[in-house]
Amino acid sequence: MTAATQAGYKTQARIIKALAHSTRLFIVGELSRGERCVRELTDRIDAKMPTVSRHLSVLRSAGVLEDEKRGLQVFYRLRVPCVLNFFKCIEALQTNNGK
Amino acid sequence: MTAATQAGYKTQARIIKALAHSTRLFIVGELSRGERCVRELTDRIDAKMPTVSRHLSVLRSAGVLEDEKRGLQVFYRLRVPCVLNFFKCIEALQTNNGK
DNA sequence: TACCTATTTAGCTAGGTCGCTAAGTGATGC
DNA sequence: GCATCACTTAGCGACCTAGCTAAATAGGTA
Repeated sequence: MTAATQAGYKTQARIIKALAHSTRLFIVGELSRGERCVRELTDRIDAKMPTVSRHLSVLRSAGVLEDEKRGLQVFYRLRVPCVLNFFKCIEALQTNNGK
Repeated sequence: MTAATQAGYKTQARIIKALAHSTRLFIVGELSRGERCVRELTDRIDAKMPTVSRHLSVLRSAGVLEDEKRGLQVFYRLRVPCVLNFFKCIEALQTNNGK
């Protein structure tokens, strides 16, 4: 494995890692139905707002989400809808798993 | 979020987490070209065999790989080729990222 | 100005992950 | 049996992550 190849895999891994958390998957699912502000997401998630805010910043810095401040609120939305296709394969894995 | 929904996301997260490492992405890429034994993979990766073996067991227990022992060697192969589609979207993310 | 609301950042602890070396397992050969 | 080869498991230290509370920031209102 060359250094350049390895660097490429590290960048990919960072993006995938951003998706590798149940709360962040929930957020992505929620935003697939339209933009939401932090408060709206927090209301639907069993965690405090600072925790949700941090999850959002992980997804944003990975390039999965983008944010827009309007007045007091910050709205988040999916930047790359294709991440959703992604889940179909994961579901296939789930159902095919013996255990 | 209901308890059942949350459990579903946790299962998904566990599978995605298995892919969220540069070495494991490399392994998946390598196995997309055919089965390999642990030694062959170790030769192509900058890590010791026990480390590679552990990465393989993470992918196997997530259902991404399956293994088969033949003589002294253990061969691994992709169990769900669709994980590869997955990477196209990740690449789109990479190239679209400002930084 | 002061105050309130929405969100982020800082600082902490608990728990998880990654790599290593050393030891264990299991099949093959002498 | 004993040695060897391919691999896995155990145990350790260094590092990272996820949640919390408390404090900081920034916009809106009076």
